[in-house]
Amino acid sequence: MNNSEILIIDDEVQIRKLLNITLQSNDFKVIEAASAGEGLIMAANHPPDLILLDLGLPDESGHSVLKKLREWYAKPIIILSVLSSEEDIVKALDNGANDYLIKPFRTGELLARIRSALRVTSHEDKGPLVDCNNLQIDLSARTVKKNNEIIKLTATEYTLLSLFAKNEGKVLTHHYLLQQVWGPGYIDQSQYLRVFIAQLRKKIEEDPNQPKFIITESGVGYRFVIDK
Amino acid sequence: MNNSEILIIDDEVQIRKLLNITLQSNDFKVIEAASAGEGLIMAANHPPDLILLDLGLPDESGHSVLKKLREWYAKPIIILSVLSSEEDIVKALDNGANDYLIKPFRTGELLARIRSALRVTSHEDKGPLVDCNNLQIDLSARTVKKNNEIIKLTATEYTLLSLFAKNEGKVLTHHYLLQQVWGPGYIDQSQYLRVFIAQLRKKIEEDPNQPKFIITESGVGYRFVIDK
DNA sequence: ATTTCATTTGAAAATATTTTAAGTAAATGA
DNA sequence: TCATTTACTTAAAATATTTTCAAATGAAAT
Repeated sequence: MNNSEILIIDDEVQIRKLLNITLQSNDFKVIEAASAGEGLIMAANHPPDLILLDLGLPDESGHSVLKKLREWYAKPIIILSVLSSEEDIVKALDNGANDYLIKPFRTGELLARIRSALRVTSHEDKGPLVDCNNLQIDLSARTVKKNNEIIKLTATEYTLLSLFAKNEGKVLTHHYLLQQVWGPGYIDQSQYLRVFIAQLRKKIEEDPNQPKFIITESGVGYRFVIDK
Repeated sequence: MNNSEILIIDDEVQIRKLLNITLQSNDFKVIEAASAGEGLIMAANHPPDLILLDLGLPDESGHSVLKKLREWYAKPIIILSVLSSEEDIVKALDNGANDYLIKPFRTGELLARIRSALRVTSHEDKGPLVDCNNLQIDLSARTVKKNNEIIKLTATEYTLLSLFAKNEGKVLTHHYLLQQVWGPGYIDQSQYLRVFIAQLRKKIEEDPNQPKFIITESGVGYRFVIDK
């Protein structure tokens, strides 16, 4: 099973069709955007697990789209482009692209490069078994245990908690959390955050009224601590 | 500055020479191996930050070397090969290669792909900029500790203290502090400053009546000192 | 079509922070 | 030294933020 979601940003219908069929038949979920503007909005409202970006878009340069995405988007971006000059390749890679394929590309190779990119970035999550204190978060198994009982967390709750676990001790601002969990289109929806923090505390804290793990930093954000 | 160490595993002397010069002039440290056996040993004895691996080695198939490396080596491996078949590329990527360049390659592109691979795998933990004297201010985590206990500071208190920390030893005028913390509309509200300085002292000073960290410069402003 | 579960939205109650004000202490300059 | 200015402390009033609860919406699964 795969389930990773891939956003295609490309103005050519035929390419999108081809990619869509190829990817779907390999168990990826696919969403499509036909322009830079559309792509940026879709990425912001529903961040995918990987982005395939064409450099030759009608409304805005692909390099510029790449830069805008990289201001907040940390997952893989693979460039697909007819441009084959070394200059374009180097520029794209240095602007944060993870890979660069020249059109026309071989679909088998594209799939392998997608698998590789997803493997590498998820590999980073695999801090084996990260936290302890009658609370165990296993980022590689995607499980959370309290007193050795597995706790059921929804997708959003887990994303939020894993962000905290990866940044133990640091204050994470509302802005940052909303951007990473919901996407940059939601940076002023602090209410979402409050509701989900409350749910998380209900599930992982001994006494949700006296939280020991998720500490409120009023006016700023939240901080995750594990006292050792 | 760079300092990353790269291991080249390739049997062709000319390629190794070329790579060596290119990489060294880009501030990489380079080590070379001319065969699979040699490469595996060197990698094991002194694990580099990245490996450039040729698939066409005399003593052992590159694919096999790749598999052996991946049993324990987690950092980037980039394949350099004359083999351009999709089969080889897919196989290498699925065996754990991070990237695959077909020889002859463009050096600029190789360098960019090396930078990209290193960027992705290195999760840069910012060195926490700290001040010491049983008082620790971690600007990247946004936390302040006194005697190793985290002190709760409000947003305004923290902004003020971090301003002091960033300007240790300098006298900061009322005017400047008010402008930086509250904004230019508040430059004559020195009362705010007095209240918040008092609160800060209560929280961080051993004896708030004999402040050691935040020193009053009467008529001018305040100065933050840490005696080492 | 129905049920279930997660997410979103809204609004009152509880907390925390900032501002204001008033009394006291300390520093400065003639 | 005294008069004056500047600084400190404290606590209440005013604001702002966070928590909590619950209902509405939406999406997926049967």
